[in-house]
Amino acid sequence: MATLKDLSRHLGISVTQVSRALNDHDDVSDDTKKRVRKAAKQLNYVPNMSARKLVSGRSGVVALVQKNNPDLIEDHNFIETVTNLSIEFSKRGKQFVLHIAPEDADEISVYKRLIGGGALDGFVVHEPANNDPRVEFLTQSEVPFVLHGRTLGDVTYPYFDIDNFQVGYQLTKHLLDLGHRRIAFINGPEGLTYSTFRTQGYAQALQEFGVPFDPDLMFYGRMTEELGLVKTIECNSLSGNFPSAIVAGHVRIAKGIYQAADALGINIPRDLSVVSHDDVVPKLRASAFYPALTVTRSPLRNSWEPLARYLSDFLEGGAIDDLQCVSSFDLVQRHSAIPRG
Amino acid sequence: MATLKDLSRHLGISVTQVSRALNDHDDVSDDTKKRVRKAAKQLNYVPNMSARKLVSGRSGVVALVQKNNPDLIEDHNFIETVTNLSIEFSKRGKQFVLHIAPEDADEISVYKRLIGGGALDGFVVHEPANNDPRVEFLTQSEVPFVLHGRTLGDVTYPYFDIDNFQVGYQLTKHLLDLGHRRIAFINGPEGLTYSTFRTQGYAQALQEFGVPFDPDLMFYGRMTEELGLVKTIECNSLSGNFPSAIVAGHVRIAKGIYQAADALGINIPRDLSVVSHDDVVPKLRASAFYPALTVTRSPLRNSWEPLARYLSDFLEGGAIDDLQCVSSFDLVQRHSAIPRG
DNA sequence: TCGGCTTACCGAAACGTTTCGGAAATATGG
DNA sequence: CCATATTTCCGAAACGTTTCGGTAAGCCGA
Repeated sequence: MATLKDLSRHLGISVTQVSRALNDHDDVSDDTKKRVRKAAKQLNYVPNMSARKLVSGRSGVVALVQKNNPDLIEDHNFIETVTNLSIEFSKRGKQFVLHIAPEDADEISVYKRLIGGGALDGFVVHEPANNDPRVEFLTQSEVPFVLHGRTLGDVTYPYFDIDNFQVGYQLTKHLLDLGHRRIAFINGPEGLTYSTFRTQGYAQALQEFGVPFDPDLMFYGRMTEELGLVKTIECNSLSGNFPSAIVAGHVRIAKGIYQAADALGINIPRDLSVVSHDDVVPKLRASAFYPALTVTRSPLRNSWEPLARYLSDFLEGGAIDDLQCVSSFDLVQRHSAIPRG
Repeated sequence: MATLKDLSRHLGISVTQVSRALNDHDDVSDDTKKRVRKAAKQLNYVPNMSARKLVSGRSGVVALVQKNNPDLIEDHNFIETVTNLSIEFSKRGKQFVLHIAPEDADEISVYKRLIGGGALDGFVVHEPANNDPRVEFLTQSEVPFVLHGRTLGDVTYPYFDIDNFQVGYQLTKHLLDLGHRRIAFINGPEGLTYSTFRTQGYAQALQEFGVPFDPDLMFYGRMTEELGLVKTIECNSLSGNFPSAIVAGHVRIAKGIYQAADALGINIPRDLSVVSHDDVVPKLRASAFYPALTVTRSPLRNSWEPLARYLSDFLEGGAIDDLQCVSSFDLVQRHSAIPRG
């Protein structure tokens, strides 16, 4: 493994100049730069990351910490996130570490250990809660991170998010415009920011139409088919007052709703309109539902590149203002929601 | 961020002694060790990995390189491997990097780049081919790695594997003992070592019973339901000479066979006996098949700990002989294979 | 001719750790 | 009480890189 010293000896110039030449500093002549670069290639020189890190404070490795849970393996969203972040960071010459913490671990102390070693430059944090302790900790520790999503309150960090208030608002408003008044919402897990924002959008739309918010029609839970299935059935046993429309927080939930409707002999869209948010995950195409599902469409895949870029830029000293984005989405009308008959 | 120097100052002893105390060397008094450790905890000292690596040549990070492919996200075996290796390495104080290479990348050059930077101590390699170029490259580059599986020929590296020859042999022999003579084998991908070994076991069992090897009954492919389904149906169109039994390389393949049998009006086990190898993956329990599936049972999960341990030990200079294991398995007889009627 | 500016270079220090060789202090044996 | 082990400690060097401050040479205009 060739070092700077080897190059220096080989070329007959100082280590300093070799270093500066390779890093393209401006007080080394073009001629020297060329010679150095050629020799570097020739001697197969690769900079030693540890040495660089020791003096610069940067290691070039970023991490995502995830608590383990029994369903993690089947969580396609998570797997896609990891796979694609890995690719994006690779493109930027960074290492992406996936750190799975044991199920019973204290996440904060995991972060503490990781940053203590000085081996990590920053983190990607995802699925934030309204007041997320991780965000709080990393912020006050001044550890760089990028958030997939947002927290409530002041946002003083790089993030990439979609407008979840608008997701809730527009899906609900679409149903209201179609004449529906009794609208259930099967949301994501309670306490997560995106769920909260969506609920707020839902409530706002209802309010604009003078429809009272009915807690009996509001459901939270992990975004699975089961959730859609059981909550729809629960709706049905609601003293004969079945909603005429349901908003689903995820296509998978919508799928459960379809199953329940099938089982209960309820026809979509005749007896029940369904709309959903759509992350556009593989093997679960909203357009392939029968009837095809009306959705707010915002591909998860659009987030990988910005997340990697924001964190990378932030580590290079980029200004936070340039590293925040609330992405928009499309409302795609298909055949699962029709005017109330 | 406290350093050794801070501790040294705080305790009034030399940096050397602090270092040696923390690393439990034997020329520092027990009393001093205790004091140092206490102070380290108190000042929240965490060793700087880069500095350590710079002098020791070790970074404490290991990686698994995986080429991306469209099905990767749904490959539960892969996801489980990654998740659990991450946990196991964390337990050993190591970082586990998942490096997803673009689909069209040259894997060897990815390895080259990664080891060049000196940021990686070693690799976990999985799903080896008979003569795997990665294994060849890493071996001759003297880069430490552990293999999940084996290659053909001389094996001069740490590995954890199961006895795939015996898997093929025992499944086939079980069927032969039951009187079956026309036995198909729907194996894994051709060219992978485990597929090759299983084929050899299958062939050996047939030979011992004087049954000729029929290439028309041997199938290779990715271990999916689809494979089991289409190959079974292909069998059926085999000039009216349907096999009386099938060996499946994976429970998922067996599932496809069951589907095909269902579609073709073939009764398992009356008209067709089925046996399979079982990795014991979640949500795909062989005992929950109807009829319950007879399998060679060897939980994938038994491999995580040894893999992580072998690589860690190898990095510490452990002898290769102690870091190789061919694990055994159980033949679990259920109701999917019966004497030939 | 002189001061000042630019260009191209260099030595030395620093980052935090491990380790080598040696040294002081204490114990052991006669 | 001296010689010799043993225990416990320490200074200094090393790992490979970046960067700070300085310097020598060449050029310019005044």
